[in-house]
Amino acid sequence: MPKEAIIDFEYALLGLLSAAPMSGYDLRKAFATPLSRFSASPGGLYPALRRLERRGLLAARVDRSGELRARRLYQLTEAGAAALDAWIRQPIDQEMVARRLDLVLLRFVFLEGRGTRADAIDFLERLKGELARYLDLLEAQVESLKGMFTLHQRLAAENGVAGFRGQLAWVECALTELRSA
Amino acid sequence: MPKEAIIDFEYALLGLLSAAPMSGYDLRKAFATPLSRFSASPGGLYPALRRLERRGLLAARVDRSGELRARRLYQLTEAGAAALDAWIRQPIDQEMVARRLDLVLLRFVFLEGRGTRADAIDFLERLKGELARYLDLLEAQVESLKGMFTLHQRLAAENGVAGFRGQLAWVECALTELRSA
DNA sequence: GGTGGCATGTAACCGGTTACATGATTAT
DNA sequence: ATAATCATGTAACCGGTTACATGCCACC
Repeated sequence: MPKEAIIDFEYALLGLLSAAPMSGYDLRKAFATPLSRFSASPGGLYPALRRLERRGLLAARVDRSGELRARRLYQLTEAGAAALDAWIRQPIDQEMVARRLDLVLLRFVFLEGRGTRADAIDFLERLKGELARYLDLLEAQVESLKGMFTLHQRLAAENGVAGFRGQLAWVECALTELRSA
Repeated sequence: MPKEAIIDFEYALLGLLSAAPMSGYDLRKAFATPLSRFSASPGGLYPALRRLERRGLLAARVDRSGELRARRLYQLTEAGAAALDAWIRQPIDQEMVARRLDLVLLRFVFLEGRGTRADAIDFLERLKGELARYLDLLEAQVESLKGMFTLHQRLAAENGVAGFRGQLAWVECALTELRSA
């Protein structure tokens, strides 16, 4: 059997911990923003940290520096860093763009600090290409179905297409900003 | 205990069946578009249809009109139609706008044929209001955190905000179209 | 001596998907 | 016959959330 696969949530943990060692509680706070796609509740968090530790992707040490209750501070191992890098740099395919754009964004965030400016530009360049291709496909699809749509259905379809167009616009904007910086 | 809750997927089935009676197979085809948020696989579909039938929200009859294998044709009962209407017309709160916009869109689609033009306009009006309020909140949030953001984090946050701005723009566009039609 | 924030953990559930299995009918 | 399509169904899994439970420490 191949080694156990790493799930999205676990990659999010690896990514957050790549910036700085943190405790489970710190991670919970990190998830407690309205934009986070994961829950800040401990239900999935602590078991995931244990799993990652067991698999050698995280290392834990007990921190008693503060006067508070001792807490387990997690940090990436080399294997964890390698797994994170591989995840970040995996190709961006149509399925990603169509259904997992939020995760692509997350990978972009984590790429900062784990790659050069050129890497980031390249990442967005590839995202832009795949996004444009998918948008073409989507628009063709909508166009071909146009005759069968009711008014609301057409509006909803346009909503979907507009969303991806917005994403494409964002990528272009982000690219110029990255290039000028 | 209160009567069993209806889940999103089941509402989607009710909505699709509100347009015309269909078989499970027909519904699968309806889900087989790239924009659909639900899988076209039968795993969740057929059990859901049975559940809805058992609860009296759907009624099934066997159709042998074609020479093909007999199929179960489902249609809404009065209770099913009432449940669908209640779902469509439920208030649009912040949680809906922030995390469930796709379902709000679905409700908008199903509202066609189950409400007047004025109902649809009112629906979008309320969506627009809630969307604008959430957008304000989000922008304030991002503004207050701006100092702590790295470049990529800021870009990702702007991506999120831009997405909701795009939604707001779509609502306004759809409203003018609805009003002029 | 209670309240509230820090910190970790588990059991149960939930909505949904994958993969598999079956059988009928039509076309080749 | 055999492949493709129509049609229905189930078992197992999956990622994730909810709800609950516990204990430490500081502050008032």
